[in-house]
Amino acid sequence: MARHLITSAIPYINGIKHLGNLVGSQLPADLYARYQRARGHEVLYLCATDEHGTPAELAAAKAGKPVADYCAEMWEVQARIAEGFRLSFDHFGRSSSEQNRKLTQHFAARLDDEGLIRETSETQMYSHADGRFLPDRYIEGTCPNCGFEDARGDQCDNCGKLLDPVDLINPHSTISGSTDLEMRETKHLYLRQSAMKDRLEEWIDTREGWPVLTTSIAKKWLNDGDGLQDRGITRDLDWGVPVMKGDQPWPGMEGKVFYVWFDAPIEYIACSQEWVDAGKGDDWERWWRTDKGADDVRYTQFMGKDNVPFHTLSFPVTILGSNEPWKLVDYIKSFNYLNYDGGQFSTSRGRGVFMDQALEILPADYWRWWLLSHAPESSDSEFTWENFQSSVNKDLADVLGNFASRVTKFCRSKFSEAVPAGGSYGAAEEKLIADLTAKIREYEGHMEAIEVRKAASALRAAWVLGNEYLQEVAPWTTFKTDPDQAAAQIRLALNLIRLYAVISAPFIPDASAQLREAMMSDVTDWPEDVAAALGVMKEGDAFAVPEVTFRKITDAEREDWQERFAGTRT
RNA sequence: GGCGCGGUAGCUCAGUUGGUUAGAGCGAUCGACUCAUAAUCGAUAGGUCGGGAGUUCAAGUCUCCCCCACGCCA
Repeated sequence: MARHLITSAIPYINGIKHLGNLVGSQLPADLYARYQRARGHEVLYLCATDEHGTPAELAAAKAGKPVADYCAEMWEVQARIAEGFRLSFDHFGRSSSEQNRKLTQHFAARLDDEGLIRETSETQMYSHADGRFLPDRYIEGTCPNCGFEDARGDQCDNCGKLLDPVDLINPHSTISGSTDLEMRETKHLYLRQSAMKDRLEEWIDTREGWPVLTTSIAKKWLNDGDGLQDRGITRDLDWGVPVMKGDQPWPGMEGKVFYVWFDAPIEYIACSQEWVDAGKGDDWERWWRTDKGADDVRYTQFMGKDNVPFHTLSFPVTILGSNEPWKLVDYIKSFNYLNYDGGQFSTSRGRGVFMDQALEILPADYWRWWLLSHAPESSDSEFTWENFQSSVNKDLADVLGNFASRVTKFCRSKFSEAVPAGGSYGAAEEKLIADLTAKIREYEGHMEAIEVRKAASALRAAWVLGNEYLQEVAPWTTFKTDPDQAAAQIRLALNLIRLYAVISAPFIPDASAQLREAMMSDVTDWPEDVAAALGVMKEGDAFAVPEVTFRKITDAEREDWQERFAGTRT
């Protein structure tokens, strides 16, 4: 039995994510976790909310709530939606946890001891009215280059010129509107990533079978321009992990917090401690400490391409640089972007389907199937309502759902709601078993390799085999001359439904459970031996005709949704 | 402007280290079946593999140039 540690990129606390975010990390990670569990392996699948930083503070202020309250509420919201999509986290943690605070401070101390932290003094815009330093993009003023009045402190949106906040004419805070700003000196800590460049590069170079997307992004950051840059890991904010050196004060860093991108990945580890503290597990170190049993763990991370630099470079610097025996990631599965109907999903314009809205219009399985079978693995992919409608209707309703329906209804009408006895298996049945075995082995291969689209395609092909078989042996015809033979054929077909329920569960857990319950079977063992798996339901075993497993999406619905989620165009 | 990922049938995509008539699903057309969610099964049509040049006995697959889309950075 292998042990799989699986994490999906932790979503930012600010707001509800769209389907592109979902398919880029949590959903494929869930698929993989469910599959590995189904194969009998030990799995720890973790995810959490990423809660620190300015955007969270501003969102909380906008909602008129203390930031801690705001985060607690949004965590509830995200946790509920994740549940709605059947994301099977072993624990859904929070980067603002006590565990993460301590661990982040611990890593900072270790890195400092290893000489990987340097202190830098710099000047930054301070707003008296807001009582805080302002990140460049929260300062606006008139562009000195083109005269555009709403230029941001980092770049002018009109002429594209890169700016420094001090260059702006009449600068003001976008938070309060105040013009009472001044440049102040402030100190920050930098993580000396540059010192680890060679070590990182060697590590990346020796990874085998990683997605091209993952390695190419990592290599680009390693060698672009002047090479890997040091990264500031502190901020002048209130909301975050206070800068401490372990449990000791860090002179000169009073009132500062660690930058969100330093503490967020550490939450992967802290989350396992939360998991233990929540009473769900009893030993987190055997997953994370190679000196305490984590040597045989295979650790896989899932993320969208925008997160790749942090997972291939920054976090490994933290892990390797600590010089402690922490488990390093074994495989990084990255995804491209999912576009929406000819453009990008847009949170600000309300363009595209968001996770909560998706669940309001259709059950999770419909979305899971489409998203996973169209996962943006090799390049950006696109969601269109036409494609969604045809995939769902054809794959789920016609090929799988209707199969269960035609078999169970035929049996009920010609025999009874129990597995019929009589007849025997011949060449057609042997061929089906051979074909199905080959197809399931192919499916397993794709799942092991985390080739999501190919796995979906193999699974669908397995469903098709059932329809082909029925068409060939035609029990409705056989029944007229040889009812016993028809019984044998239907007995096999009923078993197929149960088998499909088991192998489809990673993709469509609810429908799989429904089908399996209709077959009145609680056997979920993976079909290592397909012939044996097709004999689980015995002669005389009762079953029920399932409710419509997947309904079809009508043209009217499609048009309605298309209109509804188009957003406000500019 | 630099870099990155792509550009393969109407649509969504596969195509291993270059090697016989370039594949799948959907859609289309025709046929079979009639148990079933007007479902299923089979067959057929459809591509000068973005464009051009080159290397090679042989290139979707390697090299160079160009065009297009997306993204990142400056």
